[in-house]
Amino acid sequence: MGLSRIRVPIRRGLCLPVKRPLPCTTFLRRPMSAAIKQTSSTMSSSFFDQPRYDQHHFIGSPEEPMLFDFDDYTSFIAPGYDDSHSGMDDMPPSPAYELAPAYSHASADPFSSMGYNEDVKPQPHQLDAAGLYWQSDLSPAASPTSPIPIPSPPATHEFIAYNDHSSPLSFDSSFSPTSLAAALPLPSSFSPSASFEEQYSAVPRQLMDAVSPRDTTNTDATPTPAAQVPQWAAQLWDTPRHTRSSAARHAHSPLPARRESMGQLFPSTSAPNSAAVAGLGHNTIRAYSKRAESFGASEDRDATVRRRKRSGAGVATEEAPDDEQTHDNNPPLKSMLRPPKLAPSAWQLYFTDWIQRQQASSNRKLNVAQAAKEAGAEYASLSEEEKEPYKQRSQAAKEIRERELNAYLRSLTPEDIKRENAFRSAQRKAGKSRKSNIKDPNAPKKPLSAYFMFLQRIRADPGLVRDIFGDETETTKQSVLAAAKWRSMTDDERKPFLAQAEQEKMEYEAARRLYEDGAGSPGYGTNINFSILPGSPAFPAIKLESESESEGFATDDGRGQGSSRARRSHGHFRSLS
DNA sequence: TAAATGATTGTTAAT
DNA sequence: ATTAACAATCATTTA
Repeated sequence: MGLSRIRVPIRRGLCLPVKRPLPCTTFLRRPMSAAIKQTSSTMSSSFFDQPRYDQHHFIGSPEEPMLFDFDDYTSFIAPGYDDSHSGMDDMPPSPAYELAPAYSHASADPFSSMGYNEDVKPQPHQLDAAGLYWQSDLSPAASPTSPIPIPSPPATHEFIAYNDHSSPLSFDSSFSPTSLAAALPLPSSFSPSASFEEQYSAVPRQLMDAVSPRDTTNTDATPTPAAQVPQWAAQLWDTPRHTRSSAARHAHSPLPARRESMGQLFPSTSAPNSAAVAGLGHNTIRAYSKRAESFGASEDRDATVRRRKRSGAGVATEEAPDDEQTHDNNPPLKSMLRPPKLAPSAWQLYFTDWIQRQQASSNRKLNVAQAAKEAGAEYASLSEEEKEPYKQRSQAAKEIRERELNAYLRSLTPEDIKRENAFRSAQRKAGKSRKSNIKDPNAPKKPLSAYFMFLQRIRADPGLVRDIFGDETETTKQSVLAAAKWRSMTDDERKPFLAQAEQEKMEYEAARRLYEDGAGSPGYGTNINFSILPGSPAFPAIKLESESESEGFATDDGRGQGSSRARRSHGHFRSLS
């Protein structure tokens, strides 16, 4: 039984022309596409200075065509495994990259759990959250040459269309990002305005809990066993935030412990909460996948390469291990963040579907590019109605992913964020990345400056928009106009804005101090009030319809609580919770 | 640098 | 190769 795989040539040196001086990551000669899973910021011009057998999805040297195995070949490789024995290099580098039409264990799962019947499903323990094989230890069965055998489905196996929403949640935990979406049919009553829980009542409650720590307090009084908060989640979130936070603050090196937590929270980089999504009561805490581990190792080596390069000559100057991040002057050499992956788009779902259909029904051999081209044309010709199921599932996955991401971000400690931002700043400085710093979602938001309040004021009032912006619709040009107006204003006219800005600045400072003192104590997630815009001789305050007197400031205790109130956005209110 | 805005544009993930 | 999501960009002032 052969592995079914695709050979994907990884092109190097590809760079699209850019008008603006954006950093073209490909200038750095880094292979693009799926070969790279980590942030572009870790790249360096020394990338090809030495063979890299460690890079995720990198099999063989950069000079060889890459094998992109649907089964994620690298997941078989234990750290340090000598790839030359894998048998993969027996394959001559051939331009005839092919999609093996035959079913094999490898072709079964990567295309989500939707396309094969229960009989051939890999066992949960053999799959990581992305539906990739891994084992907790390096048994012979985990060798690249002897993948875990999974019986092939009969040739007559009937393809189950994606829009077949039959009992998707009955699948096991073999979830890939794609199957995550596949597992989430939309109730017929789907409506964008419905609440998440209304829409996804079929989604196991534990998912909701898992991604929403504070919701644990609201869990049903009599949850079904399957709906109970996973133990790990309870452990994680029942602990008062400030405890973890301060622990992290005082820990010599908070990250390893932190990462362990995240390993539980998001067992794999690919499909966090997969067990929750699957609706299975996986109470056991699973360490994060081999994949993630080897990934981390590769990053370390990456960093080593960079460091050597930077330290000048080719002499291998021995230095302390990377993870020794004790010197605060040295920003982290790599990002420690493992946010949940993107949800599959409608197109991706379709493509996955399409590939599987091909495999099931014909012996045609296609490379990925051809397949994408063909499927792309078909997808384009689909009617809106035909696309709808895909779109809905993508949307469902997106919403879940968004919650995962929020939960993930909220779970980061200020130290984590500081560290990441130090890394990003360093990357920016080195011209390797333009990623802006991430902001602590738990921290109070910076208040608007007086001028920005003025901008808000204009935008909220159609009359002012007309007066000041005229017919200009481009925000950037509006900025210019507004700035001109601002400069032309008298102190008196500005005064209300300045006053309001001053006030909010004070509130912000208080909130910030509070946060920095003990982020996490009850009262976490402080919001400050932005909603009352000052009156001005030229710009009298406008009363906002949804703003009632009773909703006034509740910041009398100085804790900044109670002002989690409506805030203007796009001319209406967006509530912050 | 981030705070708001939203059209535009470049980049990346996913298969 | 294709698609769409994502992220940066722009303009502005203030801290």
